[in-house]
Amino acid sequence: MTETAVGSKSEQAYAAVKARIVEGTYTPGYRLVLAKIAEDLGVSVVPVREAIRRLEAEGLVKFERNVGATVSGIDPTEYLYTMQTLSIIEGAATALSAPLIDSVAIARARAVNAEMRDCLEHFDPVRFTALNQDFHSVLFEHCPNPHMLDLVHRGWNRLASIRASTFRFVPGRAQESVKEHEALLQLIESNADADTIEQAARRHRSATLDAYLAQAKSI
Amino acid sequence: MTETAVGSKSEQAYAAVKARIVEGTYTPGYRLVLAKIAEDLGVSVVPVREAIRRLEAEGLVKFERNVGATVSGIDPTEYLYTMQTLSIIEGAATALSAPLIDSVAIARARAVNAEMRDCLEHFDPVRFTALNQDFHSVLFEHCPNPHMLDLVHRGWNRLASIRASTFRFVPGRAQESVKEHEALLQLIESNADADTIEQAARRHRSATLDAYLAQAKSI
DNA sequence: GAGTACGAAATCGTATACGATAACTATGGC
DNA sequence: GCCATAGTTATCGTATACGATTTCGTACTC
Repeated sequence: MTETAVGSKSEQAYAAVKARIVEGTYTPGYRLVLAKIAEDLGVSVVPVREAIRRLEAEGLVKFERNVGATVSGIDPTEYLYTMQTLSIIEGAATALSAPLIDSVAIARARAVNAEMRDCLEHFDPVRFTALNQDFHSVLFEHCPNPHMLDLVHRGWNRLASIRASTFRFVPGRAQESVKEHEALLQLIESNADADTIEQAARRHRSATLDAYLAQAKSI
Repeated sequence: MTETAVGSKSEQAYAAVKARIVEGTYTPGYRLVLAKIAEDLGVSVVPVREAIRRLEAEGLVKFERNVGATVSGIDPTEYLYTMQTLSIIEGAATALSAPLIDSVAIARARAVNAEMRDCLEHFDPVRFTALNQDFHSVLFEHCPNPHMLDLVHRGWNRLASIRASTFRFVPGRAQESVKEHEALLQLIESNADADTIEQAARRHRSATLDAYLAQAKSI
């Protein structure tokens, strides 16, 4: 979405494989055979190889010498690491964005959050997840530090491949989440100081992580 | 240093080019011609190309289609972005590490800091910088989250290429820095809570950034 | 029947080759 | 003397080819 899909074949391969991972066509553990992907995309193996390496650098695939590439795993430990890191960076990005968020964006976020509430009533976890991403995007999209923003996006991409294959509602957590969203919006509207916003955003994510881990442990 | 130097030629090229950038042989803006590097290393262009792309993903080089690769720039804006992000991640990593740092490591860090003080007296900025990295490594090396640790290392690498070509003491800042190091160690020794340590570590970095920017503006 | 060793197939890793694109240079017109 | 344009060179981008490594299956031995 944010990437230039066309251009070099390498870019093309990168975008195509990434999309398949993020949307869940290639599930974790899936074996990425260079020659096969190359044939599918109608290109040779060299650009595919390059694309795979880029995805490796982003943590979406694991590449083993003389063995091949597989879509990165989803074990709870990995999820913990990613979420913990993301909570910290996203918290900071949100705090940096906050002063730059105008009332139009706030209204948009509030509308998204209302839709999320609907999803809870109609039990639509897939849409809920998509909206959740939209909501948070509004919060951090004005972050003036592009590096930080890039890291946030990478984190979301990693989580996307996880969610696409394992998502389910953690009991009660989604309801909490929607409430916390509203609280966050009010903090931003009232021009709360950066530390307060950062802590709130971070705790919001950490709570989701804790809920997931508690459930993962109980299975 | 932390990378497997040998193995595939791609790895080899990656390590070689990275080393040259970090140590300052290839200064920012330096034009990386694939064929030339390939010849220097005695390999073909394909693995070199792959290495360059990996370095691009880490932000050490910039790659323009049909134009070529150059070592990433060092303008104050870029420095700001990197340092700001690093201060946040490193602060968190240090806080997570703190409970795991034993007295031996503390003593080691204190010795390093003493040496840094010496460097100030004998005016040895190069060594000072190297020791500074050592000091901080002790603080965050026990971070239990490998993703976070990886991001910290990447940040340091980016800064290394900057420092190697532009380093000079910011008046008074280095002295401040050494004092803050000692304060950090005392916080860790006294088992201060995670938030306190995180804030202190972050402010320590931010102060360095501010000092640099103030100087950069005045030139 | 289980384990080991050998061989075949699959896949990766890299070199070479050639087409495509952009930067540079020189030449001609004004 | 300066600008525009065509031709040249340098460099990148990708396809193809082949050697290297691993993995899997099969046969042989104990």
